[in-house]
Amino acid sequence: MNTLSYGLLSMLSQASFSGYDLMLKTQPFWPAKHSQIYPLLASLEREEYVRFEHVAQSERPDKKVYSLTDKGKQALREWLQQPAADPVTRDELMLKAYCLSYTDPDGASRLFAERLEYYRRKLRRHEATSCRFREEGDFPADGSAPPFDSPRFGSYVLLEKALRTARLNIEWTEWALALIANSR
Amino acid sequence: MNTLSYGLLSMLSQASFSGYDLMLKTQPFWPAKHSQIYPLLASLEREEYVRFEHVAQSERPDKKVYSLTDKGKQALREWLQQPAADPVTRDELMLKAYCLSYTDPDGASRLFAERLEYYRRKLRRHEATSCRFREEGDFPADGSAPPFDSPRFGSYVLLEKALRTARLNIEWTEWALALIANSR
DNA sequence: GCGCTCATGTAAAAAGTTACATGATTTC
DNA sequence: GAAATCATGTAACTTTTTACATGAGCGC
Repeated sequence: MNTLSYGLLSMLSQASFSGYDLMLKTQPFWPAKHSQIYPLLASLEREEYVRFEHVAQSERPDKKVYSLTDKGKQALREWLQQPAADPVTRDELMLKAYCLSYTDPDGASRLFAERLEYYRRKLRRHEATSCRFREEGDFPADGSAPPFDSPRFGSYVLLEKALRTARLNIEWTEWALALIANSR
Repeated sequence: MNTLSYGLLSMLSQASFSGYDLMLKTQPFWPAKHSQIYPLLASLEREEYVRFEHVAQSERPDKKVYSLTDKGKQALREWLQQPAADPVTRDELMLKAYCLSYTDPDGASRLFAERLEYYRRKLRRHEATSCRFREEGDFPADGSAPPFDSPRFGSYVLLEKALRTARLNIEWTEWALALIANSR
């Protein structure tokens, strides 16, 4: 049982999902490719943390929809008692920043401008998710937080973090681009 | 040549460092253990991207101090022309948030309070680094940015990001703790 | 005395990515 | 006609972590 395995169980605590759904859902905080998730789900099923149902679809390939077993729910409760490991970030742009003086202001601007677009795309996606949650009744329509004991409380808190982080990253990148432009 | 290898070259563009120094320096944006860095440095040396000098120390073990070769500098310039890969963050606490309703407000508070301490320690460390840079003349004493063509420009921009991010994370965690406390 | 920092390395295991494999439907 | 999305899986490879290995000096 590694962190990603627990992460899959954690997402299944909200609703049932296919492996493909889980692959999409893990991206923001624990990115994983489908080739890592499918074997993990198979082993979680063998160990009886999850079970699945075959769901036949017309116009789409059939899928396996996974849900938590009682053993899976118990494993989640025990995992929550343990302190969370420190977060890890790996960012190539930050490594490039250490040798930024090896390029010129134009080259540096290009790097940061690409990153700015990435952060803006992220913000737009998070804002769309936020709207969708409110429209679908997962979050209260007035913008307030769902109650703590609702299964959506965690999503609300996470989405708020994602929104704040995306906005900060946009501001920081714009600030850095202005500094670079001033030197031209 | 993988990303970490370029990252090591990038850090060596600022000054000469031992493998141990580089291991410490990579932590904020590309964490790596010494067991990953030492073999990488050996192969960078074999391929003539870096060279090293044995430095004997009294009261400390001897060390190998690495510096860039011309080939290493050229590799950095070419790497800077390529766009930077998207950043990756993996955070166990965010995975735990998805099943937060499997614990009680006390359990949730404990998780977030531990994380708050982590973010506060980070902020204190970044603030200390900022002071140190100003005292040692790497950054202007008045708090302004070093010029773009100075080798410290990148460090200044990175440190600013680290400071802003740490402050945002502290605010978000305090906000989440208040939400949890309200439900008690 | 015990654990921490500095300092370097190797070996084995785990985690994660890329490539191989298939196939229908939809959108440009 | 080409590319993207949905959908699942395996094999090979790379990257990263953990464990093994050594050793001096420092602070509590």
